[in-house]
This record gives sequence, C-alpha cells and structure tokens, in this order.
Amino acid sequence: MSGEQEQRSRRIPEATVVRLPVYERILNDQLRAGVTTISSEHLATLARVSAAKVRKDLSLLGSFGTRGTGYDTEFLISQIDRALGVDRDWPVAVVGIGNLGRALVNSEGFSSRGFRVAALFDIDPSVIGEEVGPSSVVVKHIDELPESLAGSNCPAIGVVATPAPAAQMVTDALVSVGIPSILNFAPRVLTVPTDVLLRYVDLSIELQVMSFYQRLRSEEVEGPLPQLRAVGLTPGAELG
Amino acid sequence: MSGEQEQRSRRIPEATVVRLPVYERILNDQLRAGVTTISSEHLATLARVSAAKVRKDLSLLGSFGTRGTGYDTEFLISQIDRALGVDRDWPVAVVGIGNLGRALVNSEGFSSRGFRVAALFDIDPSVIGEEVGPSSVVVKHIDELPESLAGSNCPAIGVVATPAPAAQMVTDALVSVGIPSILNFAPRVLTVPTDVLLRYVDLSIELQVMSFYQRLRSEEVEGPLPQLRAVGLTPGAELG
DNA sequence: CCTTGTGAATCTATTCACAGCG
DNA sequence: CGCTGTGAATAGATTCACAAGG
Repeated sequence: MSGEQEQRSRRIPEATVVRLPVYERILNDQLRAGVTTISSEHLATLARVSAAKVRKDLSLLGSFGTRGTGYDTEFLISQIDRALGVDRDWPVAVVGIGNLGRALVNSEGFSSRGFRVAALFDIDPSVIGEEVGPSSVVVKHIDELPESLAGSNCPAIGVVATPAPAAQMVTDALVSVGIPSILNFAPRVLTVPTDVLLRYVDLSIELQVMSFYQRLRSEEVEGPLPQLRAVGLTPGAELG
Repeated sequence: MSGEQEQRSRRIPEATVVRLPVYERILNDQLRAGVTTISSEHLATLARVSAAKVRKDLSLLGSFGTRGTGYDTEFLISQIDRALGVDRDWPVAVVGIGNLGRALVNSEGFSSRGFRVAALFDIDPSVIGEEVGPSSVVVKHIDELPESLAGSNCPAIGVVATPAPAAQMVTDALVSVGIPSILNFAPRVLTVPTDVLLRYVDLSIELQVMSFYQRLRSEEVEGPLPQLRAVGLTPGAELG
C-alpha cells in the first residue's frame, strides 16, 4: 500500500512499559552520581537486562541516543517521564488504611513520582480522623466516599488495599464516582466495566510463585534455574 | 501418587505459574460454596481469562478433567497445591518490619498458604523485641541475622521490605546464610549469585504503569479514532 | 573505532479449532 | 451431545546481527 497510515503514538508493549520505571530510577541515580551520558550496555548492566532490550525499549519512545556515544541521561529521563505520564499530577484515592495502605502512602515512589494522596478511606472508627502520610491527609469513613469524590474531586487512580471480602464493594464505589483506573492489592479477582483499567498486585501470589520454583529446584537436581526477569512484576498481573 | 520425573515434558511456563494461585483461590471459594465440579468455562469466567487458557494451564499439571463434565473441584485444588508446593512448610524470614513487612506477615495469604514466619529483623531499636504477626514472632536486630539463621535454621525464602538504600546489604546478608530465594519489595534492582532465585514486587512501578495507560487513553480520546477499546492490558477483557 | 536503531530470527505465550472421550 | 486436552496457527517479546551514523 502506498501511504503509511498515521500511526497513533508508537504502540509500546506492556513488557516495555513495566521496565521504563526501572530505567528511569536507575538513570536518576546515575544523574545524581554525575553520569551525564550512558550507553545501553551500561544501563542494561545496572537494570540486569540485555543491552538489546534496552535499545529496543528506548527506540520505541523515539531516537534519543547518539551513535558512538550513548544517551544523554537527563534528556532520557525527561523522555521516559513524559512517556509514563509522570510529569502530570495524578490524584490517588486509597481505600483501606491498614498496614498496606500506609506502606503505600508513605512509600518513596509515591510522592516522588507525581502521585498525590487525594483521599483516604477506611471503615474502622479507630482509624477515621487520623492524619496519614507525608501530606497528612485525614482518613474518612468509606460511607463518605461517594460525595467526597464526586464531580471534579474524582481522582485518577483508586487503590484497593482492603481485606478480600470488602474489595468488590469498594471497587464498585470507586467505579461509581467515575475513577478510570484501579490498582487492587486485595487477593481477589475483581469485576469492573470494560472501560475501567484494572491491575493487580498480590503478595501471596508472589510467595507461591517462589515456592513453586523452589520446589522445582529441589526436585530437579540439575535444575535449570528459571531465568526470571530482573525487572518488574508479574506479566500476568492483569487477570481482570 | 506422582512418582514420575517428567522434567522436560512438563515444564510449566511462568505465565501459567502466576495464574495457578488465582485458580486455586477461586476453586477454594467455589468448593466452600458447594461447587464440587467446575468447567474450564466457569473457572475462566471467574478468573477473567479465556477458557482455552484455563485448559492449557491445567493440562500442564496432568489430565485431571473429565470430558463432558469438567474438573473435580477438590481434586483440582489438591493438584494445584501440589504443583505450587504449598503443601509443604515454607519458613520465611522478613527483614524490615515497617508497614509493608507487617502487612505481609499479617496478610491472609501468608499463613493460609503454608508460609510460616521463621524470623523477623529490623534495625530500629523501637521495633526490636516487639512481637509481630498472628504467630507473635519477636523482631530481632539485623546484626543477629547471621547467627540466628545459620545452619538448619536457614529459611527457604527471604523477604526484603526495607527502604531502598538498605536493600542490597540486607540481601547480601540473606544470601550469606544460604537462603535460596528472595522476594524484594524495595524499589531497587538487586544483585545476587546466579543460583539464588530473585523476584520483585514494586508498588510504584504499578502506579506508573497505570499512569502510562491512562495518559495513553486520554490522548486517544482526543484523536480522530473515537473507538472504545479496553486499553492495553487484558486480551480477554473484551468478554465484558 | 564507537554505540544506536532495527529488520530478521528465535523463543514464548495465547488463541483457535477440533479430535477424542465420558 | 458437552467438555477436555492438544496439535496447529497466531500473536507477542526477546535476542541476534549488522547497517548506519557520530
């Protein structure tokens, strides 16, 4: 065919998307250490992936490297940030202010990557009213969620950090106010409308995957250790 | 039962291993609800994956189904448990008893899936000596790790739940006592010997992946193609 | 020389489609 | 019949290998 159809932004595979934050973190470390230029080989060593993978990943964002030299660290960071959308403000609502919810809100990666705690909810009276996190957001009762997040107060991302039995109900509430993306930490498969983006993080699945490989290894003496990615999370974290 | 060594032919892809705990959890729910037989179609619906994927996954464990009927729920659970190795005792050491470490130790999936808290470590004097988790294990100082876990006390899995700057040091200590598998929650790429199994769980990566897809979606909406599509993730998401 | 960027080849995972069996 | 189990086809991701360019 004669003309190439105008491609909307180059399609980036999910496997690449998951590695981009890792590259970004390493590049920031390197920049702070005074490394202003970095080769795919060097970045690959630090991320424990192959250099070809780094080049392929980065080439999907555009041609930012200089042949014979490498990539400009600072510029590459800015391009990855732009691709990831972390140069924007991402208000996040967290439901379930137990240890997990607190860990998330207090984590380094949260505030430093453009994510902002917009609202916190729990059902436990002893937690409601408490100020949590670096930005000291007050925990509200889950019943206040609908009115609290309605309209222009609707955050971009909802985090479900409740026990499993409450997860679907909480998710329904988040969907009702119009939240377009949900990150679920509860060990349960959730149902959402097809236009809602849903991802999972499941601590116990990771432990069970480890026990699988360890059992395998102890049974197979010659065990060819599964060469797992050094980077990122479960590729199948999208069971929803 | 199972005496045969079928290493080559029965190799299970990682993508399948990650789904097995999900199937197992759903099957337990179903069994508790009185469902003693289940079809691949039904299980697939509950897990939000395709029926073909369920059948392919399960067939890798063996031929446990009955044609025309489906799978016996209880038997299937036992077979998945066996494959995952969760019918064994898995002593786990957790380093870093902040919110994340506590969330893990207290999580449902931990004790209920054969994982046992063998030891807890931190560096904060205000935490050391505290009894944490359902089994009330006393937190020890990180300096006691080497002697505490030496020899026959060496756990099967080490969990790194420290801040990023401490993660590599802690990992080195865990590797030194002979721990064969490490689950890292710190936002940092770790270096381990090739015979140590290493997996990552990174909360901030998941958030950044979400912001990537959400940004993509918001840009597509303003583009010339108003076509509604479940963005990015699930191949089976369009089942709706 | 260097290192990037990328088609081609390879490896891995998913889906299709139907034979085979209860 | 209905449903499993599985080769064959397809889609996706990684690695290879080298041309192109500073």
